[in-house]
Amino acid sequence: MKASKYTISTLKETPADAEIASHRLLLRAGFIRKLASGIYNWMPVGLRVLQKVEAIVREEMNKSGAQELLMPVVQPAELWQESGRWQQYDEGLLLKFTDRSDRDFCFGPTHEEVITDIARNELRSHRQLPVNYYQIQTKFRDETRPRFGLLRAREFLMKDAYSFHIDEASLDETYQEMHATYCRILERMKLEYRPVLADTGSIGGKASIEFHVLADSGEDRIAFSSGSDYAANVEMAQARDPEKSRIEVRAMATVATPDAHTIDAVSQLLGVAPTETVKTLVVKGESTPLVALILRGDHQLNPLKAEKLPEVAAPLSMATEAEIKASTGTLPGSIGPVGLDMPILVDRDAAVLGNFICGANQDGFHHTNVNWGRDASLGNVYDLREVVEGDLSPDGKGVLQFKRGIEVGHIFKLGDKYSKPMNASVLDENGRAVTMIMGCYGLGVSRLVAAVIEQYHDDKGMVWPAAIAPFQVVIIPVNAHKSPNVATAADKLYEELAASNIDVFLDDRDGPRPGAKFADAELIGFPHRVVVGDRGLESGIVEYANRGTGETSEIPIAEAVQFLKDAIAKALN
RNA sequence: CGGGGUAUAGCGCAGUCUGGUAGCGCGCCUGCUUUGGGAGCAGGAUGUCGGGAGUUCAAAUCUCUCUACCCCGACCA
Repeated sequence: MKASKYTISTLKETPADAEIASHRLLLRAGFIRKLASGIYNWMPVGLRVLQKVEAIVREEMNKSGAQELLMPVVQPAELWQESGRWQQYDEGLLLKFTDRSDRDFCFGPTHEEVITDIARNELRSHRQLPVNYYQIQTKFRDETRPRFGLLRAREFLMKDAYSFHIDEASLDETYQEMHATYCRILERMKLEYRPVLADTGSIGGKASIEFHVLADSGEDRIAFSSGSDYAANVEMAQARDPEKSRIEVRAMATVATPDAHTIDAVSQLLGVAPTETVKTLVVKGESTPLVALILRGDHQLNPLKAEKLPEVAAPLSMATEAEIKASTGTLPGSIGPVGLDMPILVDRDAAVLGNFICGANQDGFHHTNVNWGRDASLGNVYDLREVVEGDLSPDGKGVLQFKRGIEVGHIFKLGDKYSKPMNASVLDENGRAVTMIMGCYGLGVSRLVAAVIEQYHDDKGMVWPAAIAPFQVVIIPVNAHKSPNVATAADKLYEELAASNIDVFLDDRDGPRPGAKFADAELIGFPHRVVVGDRGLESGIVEYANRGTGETSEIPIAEAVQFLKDAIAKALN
């Protein structure tokens, strides 16, 4: 490609609303342009990268045995009503509209409904299973707050795959295969990533693993063990089940704690560490009565964990002051498990405490030396709390540390969540209809482009890994006006590289001076740069520079093609 | 959806308080000079000052209203 016939629309100044590196650089380098909030145009250079990512994803998916198909962006409401998600997403990310006959439609935020419809129509026999269908398709999710450019866009490109199985064992196999496929894709893009245990969210289902690209700008926090491969989204992460220590049980007492309504205030007043206290949170589920959640004083409740308990129906909310007063006779800040008249759910770490301090269910008083069993019945013990850095890993190997990550992929075992309500079944070997079980596997293709930039950039611009660079080589002729040989030599090199099927870009623009071309080349992030100038040409050499390592060297022009072929091949490994 | 903010040339911004000829830098176009790290000089083009309504002799500026966009939070694959 020649710059004189190509739209290079780099910006010297950063658009005001770009906050993170990938967004800033994508705009500055002219890869994308915003059309509306969370909606972007892909400009020619940017599209090249997107398509390279797409190609890698497609290649690895095909290798895994998945079949590519393509489903529509626009989907009829009926399917969503069948699965129940038309109502569930009423105020959410589903963008709905009607056609000229007033029929309801939506833009697909995901395609479980459509693929299940395909499967129930096309798949008849267990002999056809397992199958794994995938597509690379535009999705639209009407995010409440799109931000960070491609990282959280409303319209984005996604690879989504859906597998159908006769039994759990078969699902396991494909699930593992997808796990391995995602690892290969991310490795080919040279990304530092981690598969982490995750919540299944609104897609629903059983097991799920998220693939996170590590980056400080990531919106998710992941916890991982310093001594094993345990890694989980912080919202899901567990610490090791604590062991009960043997202590000498002391006599319970009641102490006045006027005006001390927080753990900090109480522990300061009594001169103890927050770890020797417990806090009592009164919560209610959507349709369940009040329950008390007991945590160690220094721990925070993880509402996602609490919502999954049989005693609490999601969504969970804190009881109001009035409700607490009516039920316990006291106010938040003085509640405790001793003599409390409601179901008590105790976090594992609070359950192993002895001689602890808690509210006395009387305003301005706390109990000390409280012990489970003797003073308060223990109730059901669960893992209720948010993990913190330094917690023991659940496997006991190492401690938990946190990092930030960008979620680029997510694989789920869906079970029959969609196939059952939509009646997708096949005949088994006994001729009986059985509901198929499903897996689904998403990978954010456009988000990956941004994620790569988050990991591969410097103060001058993007630094593309070879596998997805928009072009491999940029040739910059310098002083072509002084010496016609420069243009000729640059052109010849360009033709030779192009003839060898190398993605080469010749910056033959008349206007910009060399400095501007160098700056553009670094901003766009071509892995290899060759400068052809009159000075070097006199002695038959050109200058090579590597964007990634910063190394430069002088090479005889006669050897340039071979040199570049070698350099590119080396970078692609 | 709650709170806050912004909207003036392609991009970054001033001008708004105190109403009176629409500006600056970068970019763009033409010409000359220049040419190894974002050139210099000269000339030039580009604006319904986000939309609508109102007040006024006069509105980018004051009032009302609508819209878009951004930030924090809630939510979210």
